[in-house]
Amino acid sequence: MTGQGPPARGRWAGRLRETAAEVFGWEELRPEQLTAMEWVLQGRDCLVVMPTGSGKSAVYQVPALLLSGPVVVVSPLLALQRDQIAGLPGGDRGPGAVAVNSDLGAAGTEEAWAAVREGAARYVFLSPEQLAKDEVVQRLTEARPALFVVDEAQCVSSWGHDFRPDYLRLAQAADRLGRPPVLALTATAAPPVRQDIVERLGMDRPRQLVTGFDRPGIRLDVRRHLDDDERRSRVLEDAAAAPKPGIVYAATRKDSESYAAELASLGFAAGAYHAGLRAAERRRIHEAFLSDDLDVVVATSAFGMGIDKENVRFVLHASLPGSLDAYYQEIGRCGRDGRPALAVLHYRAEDTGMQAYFSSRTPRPEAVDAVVRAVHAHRGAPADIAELRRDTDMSRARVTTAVNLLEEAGALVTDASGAVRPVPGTTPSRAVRRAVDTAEAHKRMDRSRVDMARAYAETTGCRRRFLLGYFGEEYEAPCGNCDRCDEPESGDSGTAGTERHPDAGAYPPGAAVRHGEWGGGTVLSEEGDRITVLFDEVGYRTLSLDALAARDDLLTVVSGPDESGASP
DNA sequence: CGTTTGATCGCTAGCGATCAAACGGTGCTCTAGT
Repeated sequence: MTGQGPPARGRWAGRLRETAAEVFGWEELRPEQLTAMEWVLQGRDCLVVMPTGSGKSAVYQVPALLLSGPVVVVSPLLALQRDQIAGLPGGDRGPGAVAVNSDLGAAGTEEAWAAVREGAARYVFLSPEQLAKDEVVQRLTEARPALFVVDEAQCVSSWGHDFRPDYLRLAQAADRLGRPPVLALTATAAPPVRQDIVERLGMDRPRQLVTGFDRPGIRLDVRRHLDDDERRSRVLEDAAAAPKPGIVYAATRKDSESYAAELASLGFAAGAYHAGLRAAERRRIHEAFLSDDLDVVVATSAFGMGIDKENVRFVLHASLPGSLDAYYQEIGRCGRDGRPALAVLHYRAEDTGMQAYFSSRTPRPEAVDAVVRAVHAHRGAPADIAELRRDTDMSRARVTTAVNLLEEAGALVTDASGAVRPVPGTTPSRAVRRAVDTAEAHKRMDRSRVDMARAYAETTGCRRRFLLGYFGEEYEAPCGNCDRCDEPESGDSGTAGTERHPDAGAYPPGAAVRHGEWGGGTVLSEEGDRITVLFDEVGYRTLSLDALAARDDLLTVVSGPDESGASP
């Protein structure tokens, strides 16, 4: 799909296979694993999009043993870091690994760095927040890392803009480490997310390996409700009727508890899971689910990353998710054993309200103003985030968010020491305006993602075709495994999207287009009589081919799908 | 943006009606007080 051609088998293939067998006990490597590993050893930046359970981690684990320095692995959750280390072959012959994080005491930290310094630790696991610390960067630089891995790389795009701003400072961290090759790994990333990851990590002409997204065993259903009480009872009915075990995703902590309590009163082993629970309780639910002691976990979006469980039979959403990126990631947790599984989305039109509220809230202009003025007050001397924090008396996260926005808006640059200074010729007030515009653009993009989630819920065509189109995969509907495909001919045109509109093909997916009002964009998919376009400035929009035919100057094709943008 | 919560109102003097305000999700890390 990304035009790689037949995978070349270079001089590394033999050694990779040997290492995989001897150290990890893997007798075979899949062709795509081997291809990505070879790219890594060739020193190329790589983006690998592979489903969970397909051996994505092997792509760095095996090459690590053939490289000359330690491998830095950025991982979003401490629990995930522990799992990754536990999954490495142990014992004295196994490659060493350390996780550097706030769990370690002072002595533990020193011990970990000693292992890195002496070459005993081949893998160093870190959160992005650790890489924001000078001391950590210093110590890593001395160890001369040979590879910089970003695991769960979709977090760069989904969390970097607001929730965990240090994700947007990984490019600067990689620069300071001497720019080792960067390997970004993720299971779910639509094309614009991939592009965001590549840009945000400052990857250089990355090789991209994207395996297919389709999960034909997952049945896709959507149920719309007008009334909230009706929704609640239908969610419970569906959860009760579906084969177990399964996951119910709720929008709020409170809902996760109330649904869990109601399922429990119906006699099911059900537990609630959200970030407001104590760590011990979260661990208990997580472990009970993994060991099949729970029928249902009712959770907020806190539940799931790192859940590698084969026999989950259903994932039910009690309300509209914030994006199809999140939705596909969440439903991807069922049916991993390849047996039939069920993904049902229950929603009300009103659900978009809360998701819109969750869309990255723009920082207060006064906060951005305070940060940019503090930077200017250093009179050309670089200021680091800790100093700016003292200068402004704001939290680290807020300062970092403001710095990220100002940098994206072209008002600040980061130097080799990780500190920032103004771009010559910029003024604080103009910088604030541009940073605020940048934040508004992120918000528009996030809200258009909510619109896409709703468009999926309301599509009259094949659900699978819609979802895969969103992830950049053409699919010949009907799939025969979604509620739209089941629907008997409803009288409307284009049931399951099989009939062709006269203008079908005029705007092929991948084509660069320009809209009179919304500016430049890329065609993502064509479904029946409409197309979906991702505009650079305003986000996702769905346009009707009839409306476009009526005004043929409204949307023009600038270049075809293969003429631009493709990575070499 | 929609729903829930809390305060105040009014006459039914304990409870319903009304309106404004608050709330809603993801995690790491450091620090202060047991």
